[in-house]
Amino acid sequence: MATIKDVAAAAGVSVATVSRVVNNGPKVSAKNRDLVKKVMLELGYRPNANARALVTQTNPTLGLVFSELTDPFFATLAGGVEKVTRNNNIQLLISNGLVSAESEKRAIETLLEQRCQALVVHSKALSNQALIDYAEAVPALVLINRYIPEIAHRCVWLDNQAGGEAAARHLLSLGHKNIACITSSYDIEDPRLRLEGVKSVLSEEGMPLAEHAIASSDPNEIGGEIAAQNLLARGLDFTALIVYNDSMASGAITVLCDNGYRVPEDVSVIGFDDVLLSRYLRPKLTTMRYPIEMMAMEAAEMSLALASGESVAPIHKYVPTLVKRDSVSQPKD
Amino acid sequence: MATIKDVAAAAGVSVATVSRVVNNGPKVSAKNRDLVKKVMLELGYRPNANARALVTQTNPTLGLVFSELTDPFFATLAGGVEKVTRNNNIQLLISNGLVSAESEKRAIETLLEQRCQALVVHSKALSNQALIDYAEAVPALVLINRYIPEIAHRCVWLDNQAGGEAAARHLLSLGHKNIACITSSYDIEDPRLRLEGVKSVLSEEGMPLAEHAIASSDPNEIGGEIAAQNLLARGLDFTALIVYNDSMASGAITVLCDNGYRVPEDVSVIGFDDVLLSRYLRPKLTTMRYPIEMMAMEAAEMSLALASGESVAPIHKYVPTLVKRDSVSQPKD
DNA sequence: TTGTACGCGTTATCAA
DNA sequence: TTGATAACGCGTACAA
Repeated sequence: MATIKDVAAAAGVSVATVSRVVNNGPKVSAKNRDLVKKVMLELGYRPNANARALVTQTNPTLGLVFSELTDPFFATLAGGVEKVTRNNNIQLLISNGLVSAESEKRAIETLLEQRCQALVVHSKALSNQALIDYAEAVPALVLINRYIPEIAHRCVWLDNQAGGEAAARHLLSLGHKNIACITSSYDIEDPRLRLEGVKSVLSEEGMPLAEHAIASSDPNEIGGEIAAQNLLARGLDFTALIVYNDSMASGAITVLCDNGYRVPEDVSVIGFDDVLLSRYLRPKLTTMRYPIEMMAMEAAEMSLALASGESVAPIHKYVPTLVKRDSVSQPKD
Repeated sequence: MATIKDVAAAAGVSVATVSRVVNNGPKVSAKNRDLVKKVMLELGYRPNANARALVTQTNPTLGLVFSELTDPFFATLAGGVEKVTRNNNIQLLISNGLVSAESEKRAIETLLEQRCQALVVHSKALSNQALIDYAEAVPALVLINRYIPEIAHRCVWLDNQAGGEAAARHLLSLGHKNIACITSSYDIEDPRLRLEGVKSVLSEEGMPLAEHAIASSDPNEIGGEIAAQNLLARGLDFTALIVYNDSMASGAITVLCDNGYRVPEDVSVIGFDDVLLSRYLRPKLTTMRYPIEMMAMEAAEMSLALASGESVAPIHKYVPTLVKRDSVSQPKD
């Protein structure tokens, strides 16, 4: 591949002149500018980003670490980040953290070796302390979908507990008195907090959530089916179901319908996340909206701001909002 | 950030020794190896990938150009590519082509500037000729989801026409005689070829598809709704519907149900692509499977092989297969 | 307005 | 087994 020297030689000028043309430098004659541009085209010259990054000591690249690419969130999150990088003429580099702490660590390390100027990390597996250490070592590192008090200003997160509370309040306001829950069996914070929110509201209202009204399984459609079957098998009598996420809600609805329950006439179902899926389900799913794209954009912008030495706001908390669709109604009686 | 020189100085050895330790070089005493490793850890040293790429003249990176990140395909395709890059210890760099030829071009150019050793391109907007030119200039460039005869060996593509044919044959074999079609209004090859496949089979069987039995709209759920409404408004009498993709099929099913038609009892519906969605719909969607993840993996592997000078097979064609679920049955009478 | 020359961090070659 | 040192491609003082 042609280098700047080749272009200079072919055009009969110095590399400095070519460099000035490439970077729209100020002082170069119109004649030489045209000549150099012509030669660049002929030779198919493309500046070497690596050499450039080396000499300028900065790489116009934002690295994104994502815990699992198969997550339906990923596309939406990546899309949000990409909007920001495109507007800023920044490259987007993506590393997959899979599920393990070890590979999340490797993903971050390789991005660091690239000398990305900005870094957005969606970590599920790494410990708080490990992330705190990274945040201290890397000024432009921003965490998304995770809250660590010690580095709160570097976190863009969702108030999961408030989401759980809002879901419970919505059902209570419609008159539901028998509420069951389906949660994720994964040992991470999100399901705990969402459930905690539900529990606290129900307790406040004098109808605490019984442990046997809670079923847990994997956070996907199959898991939702299994959990719903377990609830039904317990002979539970509920008019409303709060589910950890939309995928599980989809599975739960299938099982409910298969067992002769109509949604929402017999059982109201409320999901969480508002992924694309929720609009395709029948009935359309009422759910708590997780504004992931907006959050991703903020995270990317924050990271870029930090990279250029600006300071950022201390708090970047988002609150889930209720999206009313067709899977929730008043209880029959 | 600490450089190799810093490490060398702190350890009291030469940069060459440090370099050997970093790259697991053969000839370095155990004593020095341990010492250097210790110092690297203390200083938080990370090799600079840019400098390395510069001197080795190769960047262990695969670039992926995708036409639109919001496409439900993107996550699956990216996941496939990522599996391959991870197995090969290669970085994944992603650029968004949006929809325009201009920005697809820019996306490719920036990836080329990074000196990616491999390149997988999903282009919808660029002309055949532009892609042929790129393919000639860049030996490791592979096209996915597009077929250009002149560079067939660089293309990983789906036989859309065969898919249309298979869908039509399936319905015919069940006894359907009144078949309607919903297609995409986008001016690209895929919808044309899929429809062509359907038409050719129906013609062969002596029941050519009438133009007024075809409705077109945007290739998403709303477009599916609109197209289905138009078909119904024409007072058409059909027992089966072949739809361009699963999203449109979802919209079409909604409209059919809203108008009192049962799926599949009154109208059978067959989709295309087998995206995640199709398993969540009720009834579960019968569809033509587009093995995008497998194709993405092959494209990535091909690109890597080309990058290391290996030759690849001349043909990389995939054929859609029928996935029988619950949205298709025999006609009533 | 143009050109020369140095340095960015690393690998690799050659001597020691 | 080690260490000097010359590239790699580019940007940029500094000199002309």
